[in-house]
Amino acid sequence: MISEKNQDLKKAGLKATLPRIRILQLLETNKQRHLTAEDIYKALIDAGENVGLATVYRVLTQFEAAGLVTRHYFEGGLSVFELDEGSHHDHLVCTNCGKIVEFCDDELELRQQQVAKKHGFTIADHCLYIYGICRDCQNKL
Amino acid sequence: MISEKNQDLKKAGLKATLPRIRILQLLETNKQRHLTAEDIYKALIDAGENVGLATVYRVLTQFEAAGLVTRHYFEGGLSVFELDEGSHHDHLVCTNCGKIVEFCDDELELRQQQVAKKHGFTIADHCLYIYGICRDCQNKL
DNA sequence: GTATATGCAAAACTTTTGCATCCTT
DNA sequence: AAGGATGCAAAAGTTTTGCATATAC
Repeated sequence: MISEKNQDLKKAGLKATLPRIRILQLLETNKQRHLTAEDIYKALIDAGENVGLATVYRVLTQFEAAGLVTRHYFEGGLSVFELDEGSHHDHLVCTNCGKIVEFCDDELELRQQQVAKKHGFTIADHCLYIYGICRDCQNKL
Repeated sequence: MISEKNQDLKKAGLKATLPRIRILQLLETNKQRHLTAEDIYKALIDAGENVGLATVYRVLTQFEAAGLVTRHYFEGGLSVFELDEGSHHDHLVCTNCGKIVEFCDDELELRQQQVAKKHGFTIADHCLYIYGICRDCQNKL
C-alpha cells in the first residue's frame, strides 16, 4: 500500500519520504475530508509519528503546488486542506456545527463562466462557499 | 460632513469618536474599496492621525457587527474590509494585478438558494470569488 | 555519496487582549 | 462625572524560515 503512494508522489515529482506518505494516507483515509495543518499534525503525533508542524505545512504547500491537494480559506481566516481527486466542487458550510457538504452544480459553473466573460475575465479558478445552517442544526435549535 | 458620520455611527449604536469617523470617511472616499486593516492604519497614519492598529481592528469588528462593513477572507488568508452599502455582490479577482470587480447576478443567487435547499441548508450568507485574469492583463501578458 | 527533506527553534505576520489614560455624552 | 474608547505594548494564533542532521535515490 505504501508503494502505491510512492508512485503517486513520484508522479508529482516528489521524493517518497515518510512524512509525505503519512500525510497523503491521512488525507485519503480520514473521514473528515477537510483538515487544518494543525489537525494533520496532531493526528500524526497521536499515531506515534515523529513529525514537525513545519514539515506538515511544507508538505501541504508542495502538495498544493502539485495539484494533489486544494487549500481553502474559510471564514475566520482558517485554512483547511482537502485531497484533490480531480472533481471540482463547491462547499456548503454549516456555521453551527461545522459540517461541510460538497456539491457541484453545472448551472452555477456555466453561469459563472458567462459572468466572467461579460467582464472580460478568463477564469482560472473560483470558490463558492455557502454558509448557513444545516438541516440537523435547524431541528436542534 | 463630520456631523453626517456622527448620525451614521449613532444610528449603529456607536459613539462618534474620531477614529471611527476617520475610518468611515476613509472607507467611503477611498478609490480602492477593499482595504486591509493594515491599509487603513497606514492611510490614517499618513494622513497625520494618531491611531493604533488595535483600534483599527476593534473599530472594523464593531462596524462589521453593526452591518456597516463586510469582511472578506481572500486567498492567502488575508482579510479585507469593504463598506457595506446594502447591495449584496460577489467578486471577480484578477490574480495578476489584484483588480477586483464587483458583480451581482440574480441567476447565480437564485441557483444557490436552490442548491442549498436541496441539501437542507438555510443560507445565512455566501461568498463567491472568481479568480482569473482580467482583460487588461490578458493583453499585457 | 549527494542532494533533498526533516525536525527543531526562532522569526514573521495578522489579529486580539490588558491596562492606564483620554474623550464623548 | 461616568462609562466607554483609545493607544501602547504584550500576547496569541497561524504560517514561514534558518540551519544542522537525517534520509531517499
